[in-house]
Amino acid sequence: MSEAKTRTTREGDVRHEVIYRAVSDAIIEHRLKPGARLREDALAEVFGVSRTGIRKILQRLALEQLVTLTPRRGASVTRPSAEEARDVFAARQLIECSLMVDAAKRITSEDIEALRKMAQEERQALKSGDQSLAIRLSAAFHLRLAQLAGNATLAEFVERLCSRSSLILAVYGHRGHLGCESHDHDDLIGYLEAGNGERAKAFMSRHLKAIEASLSMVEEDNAIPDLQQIFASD
Amino acid sequence: MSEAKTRTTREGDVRHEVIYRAVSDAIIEHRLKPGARLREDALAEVFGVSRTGIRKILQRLALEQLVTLTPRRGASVTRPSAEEARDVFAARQLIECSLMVDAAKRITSEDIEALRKMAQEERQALKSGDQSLAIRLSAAFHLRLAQLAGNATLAEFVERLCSRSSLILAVYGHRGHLGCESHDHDDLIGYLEAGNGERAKAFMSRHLKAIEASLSMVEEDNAIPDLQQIFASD
DNA sequence: GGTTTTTTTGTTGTATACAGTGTAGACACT
DNA sequence: AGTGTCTACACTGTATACAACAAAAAAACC
Repeated sequence: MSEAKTRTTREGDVRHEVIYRAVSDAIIEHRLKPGARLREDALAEVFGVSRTGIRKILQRLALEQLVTLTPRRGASVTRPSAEEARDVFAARQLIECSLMVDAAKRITSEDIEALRKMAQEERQALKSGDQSLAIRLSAAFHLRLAQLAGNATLAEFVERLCSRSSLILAVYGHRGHLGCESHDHDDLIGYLEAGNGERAKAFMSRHLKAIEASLSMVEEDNAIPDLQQIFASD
Repeated sequence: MSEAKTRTTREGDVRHEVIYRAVSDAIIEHRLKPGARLREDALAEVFGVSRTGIRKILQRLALEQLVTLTPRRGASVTRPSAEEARDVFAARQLIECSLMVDAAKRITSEDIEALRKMAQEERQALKSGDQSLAIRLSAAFHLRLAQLAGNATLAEFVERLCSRSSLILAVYGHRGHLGCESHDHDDLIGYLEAGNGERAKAFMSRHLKAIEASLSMVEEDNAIPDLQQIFASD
């Protein structure tokens, strides 16, 4: 570590971003399962930084509701409740559908090309069985779509909602049945390309409803924490 | 302060919340003007805590976009651009109007009573010329309204939007012409009490449009570049 | 006199040390 | 055996010290 002191703080900034991404992706891809504890010491050692930096990242993730920060117990990956899942999808239904109208008006040919590429990558991931990657790519697709409408604030909301949706999918989704059907996104691109905003809006609505319907809202069968859930239900 | 060392960390938690509120309110009420620098040292001394706690609060405020955190320059109160203002009001138009329908279905008599009380307080503040307080109460009213719809996620979005709106109003609003007309909120309660969601929705739309229209979207006179322009007047 | 370089100061970024709290294991008692 | 209590450990919360960097001020140079 003797030469490590020459690292500038500017490098430290991007490193924080990298660590944030790493943790965030791990959660979204379900490599870190809901309920998993995230100890500051452990993370600090893994990434070779001090706890200070880790805390900052943990707090950011907590505000995005990807991790839960209980007062003196530390951080753990959030386990979204069924109610939260319902709220999130209701919010997506409202916001994303509405954005399709503006998106159809403003979309350019470059956008279409980029979207098609993303959809293809996603299909590829699905075909090769990489479910984690597919979930993340799907979220990225929806976000990109939302950004087309030109409202940065709403796009940010969609980003948050997509992250949480990924978590929800990882918890309540069936193994063999991923949220987004493989051809759905391509169809959506088609409607947007044709400038048919209303059609895209209706399709997005069905699309989101289909994802939500594919969830099995049964509480996880946690052999051990069964008791906890029963008595911690209020 | 000799026995201050007996303060538990649990007390520290609520203290942080208090400090957060204090800073947040100060920004929302325009006692801290956009562009004002927020030095960690100064805040730490004012509130009697270390910089560590201040940093946490500052980062939270930054994620809520009330303060801007430039890499090595520190924190300052965010100066919302005209574009951001447009985006925020478009988002409010979409979300808050839509929520009125659900709110009308779920509202109870206790809710109505609480809302009337809030509206009255707001009118009082307006009458007594306390513009800062009125802005904050107005935001609280809109938030309370959003919470009625029963979607915690969307309510949280509305909270964020209202905070930012307060900031926008503080920057672009005219002095004598506050955003919310005094009787608007009472009218809205009436529609909700009657269970007329569609009417409430339409009224909310007009209400928000009126607020936005009352803004003067002239770009602020940036003191520093002003000089350059003045002396480059050859 | 104006411009560039150097120094100084002020402020944030990071790490580490310490204090306080939650948790679990051991031991004693019923 | 089962339960209550005590003690040791693990972890987080907070403060402080130090290092890095940016801006402003001063000095030197043209």
